[in-house]
Amino acid sequence: MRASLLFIPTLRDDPSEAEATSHRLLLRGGFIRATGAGLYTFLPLGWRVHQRVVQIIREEMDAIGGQEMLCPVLTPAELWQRTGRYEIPEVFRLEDRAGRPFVLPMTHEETFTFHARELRSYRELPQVLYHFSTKDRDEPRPRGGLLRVREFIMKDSYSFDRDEEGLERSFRLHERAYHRIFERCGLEFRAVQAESGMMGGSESVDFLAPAGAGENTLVTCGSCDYAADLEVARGLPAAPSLPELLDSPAEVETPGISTIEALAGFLGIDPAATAKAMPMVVAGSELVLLLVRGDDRLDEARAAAALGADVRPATEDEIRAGFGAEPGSIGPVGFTGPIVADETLRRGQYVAGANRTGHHLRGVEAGRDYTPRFAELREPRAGDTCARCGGALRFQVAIEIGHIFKLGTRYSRPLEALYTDEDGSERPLVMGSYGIGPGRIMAAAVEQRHDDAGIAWPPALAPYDVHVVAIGAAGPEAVGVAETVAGELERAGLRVLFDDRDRRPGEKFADADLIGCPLRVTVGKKTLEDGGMDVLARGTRAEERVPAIQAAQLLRSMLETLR
RNA sequence: CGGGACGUGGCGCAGCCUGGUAGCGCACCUGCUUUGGGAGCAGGGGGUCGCCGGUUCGAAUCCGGCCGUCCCGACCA
Repeated sequence: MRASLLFIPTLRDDPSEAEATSHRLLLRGGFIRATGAGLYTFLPLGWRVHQRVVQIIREEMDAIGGQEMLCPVLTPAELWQRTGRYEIPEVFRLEDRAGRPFVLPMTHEETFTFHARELRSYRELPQVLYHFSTKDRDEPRPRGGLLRVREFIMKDSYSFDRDEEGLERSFRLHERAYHRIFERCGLEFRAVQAESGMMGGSESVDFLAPAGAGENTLVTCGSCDYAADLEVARGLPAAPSLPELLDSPAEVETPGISTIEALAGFLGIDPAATAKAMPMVVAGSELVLLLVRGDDRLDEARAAAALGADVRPATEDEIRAGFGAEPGSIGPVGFTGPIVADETLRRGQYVAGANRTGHHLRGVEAGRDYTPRFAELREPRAGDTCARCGGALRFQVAIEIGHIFKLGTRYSRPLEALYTDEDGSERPLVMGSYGIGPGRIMAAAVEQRHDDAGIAWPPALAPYDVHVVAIGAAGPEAVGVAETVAGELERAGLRVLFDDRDRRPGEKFADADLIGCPLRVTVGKKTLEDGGMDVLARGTRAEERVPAIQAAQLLRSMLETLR
């Protein structure tokens, strides 16, 4: 395709709104443009990449027996009211002119389950149905370009089985298909156990791609194959250096000291030898004391899980009323409400607030001086070791590029998607749901494959295989030769972007670097002399002079080796 | 939703504090010269200064409200 005829609006400067690398480069390369917060148009180049991702996904879905179809975006609210998802804050709701409520879905469980009601017999199972369709989410905060958006295209598939065993098979089929998809896309990624979030269901596997920007944290072990999302990761904290044991807590005066850092500094001890008191309010009224080690951070999600209810930090007034001391001096000893302590505090003695303003207690021991319930409350962090093998844990920012769920009968029951089993009994379909965002795959690819000059697309995703640059100054002959070369490559089945624009070489090279096609072919004065062309591999920046004869074959084999 | 920042030609920004009728670089158009890594010269076009209201003889500039965008957090397949 001739660049002179294409809409490829590259930018010389970084747009000020873009922070994340993928956001910056996709904007600059003319792949995407924003129309509003979290709303992106895919320009021709970006759409080509998106389509390539889509095609890879399609092939792998079809390979496991998936059947592509298409559901509407506009969805009667009734379906969502039946499953209870109508109340989720992120759901976009709207009405038609008659006031009938509709939903713009974030996923299509309800709609697919609605159709699955036509599956009446165990003989028709299992089934895997999928589509590529627009999802909308009223995100509280879109961010990072394609990383978190309010509208995007997702491949979501749904499996329908007789029972848990069938679901397990469908689930593993998807898991393997997802591995193949991400491998084909040239991404570095890990599959990890994860939270199920608003989807509900029992088991879920998250696919995380380490990147320079992202909203998840991938925790991996340097010694074994342990990998998890930070939200559910387990880490063993380094042991603190604890002071001598005391027979009973001893009060020390700590005037004006209200932070762990100050306390540790004042007493000359390891912050890890203190217990941090986090007063929280559960279910709107009950005051609960959560305790973590002084150097740890409370993970509110884990706290909520441990308490079985949402929590919020107590206000200063609530703290004074409940503990009889100022925040900063409170602790477990003498507190009459429920106490939940992190597992790290099970053994040993720690310094804790005395519930008397300006005082702390040394040698506070769980079980002896107060009676807590123990739970995992701390957030794993750098320095932790692997709970499985003791190896060092690594923490990487990552993008969630796919997520698969075992839903069970979460949707089939309320929507009455029932089938008749062999014994004549009616049972709800056992379901799984499986999502992939092609836009996030694009973002992850750019995050993982770029340099200062621009994108270096994995060959499987590049908008074109070869970017042919004609050096116009070399005269009409060079442009003619370049055109011939481009034509031959195209006839040989390669995707070719032919830069025939009347621009200076520097601009053309800069654009080629930005756009990031795997191979660049330059035809100019130098190459005219020996009838060859210069071929540059975008990823490695290695350039070589190649004879024009059989160029197509040569480039093709180069592409193969690049993958 | 809490905290912070920003909104001035297509892009990046200055001007605002200390009111006086809008400027720079890049991009764009025309011509000439140039051309293997974002050229030079000459000429030219393009801006309701986010919106509404207020103060003032006069507002991009001061005041109030609103809207939008980005970043951190909360939240989140």
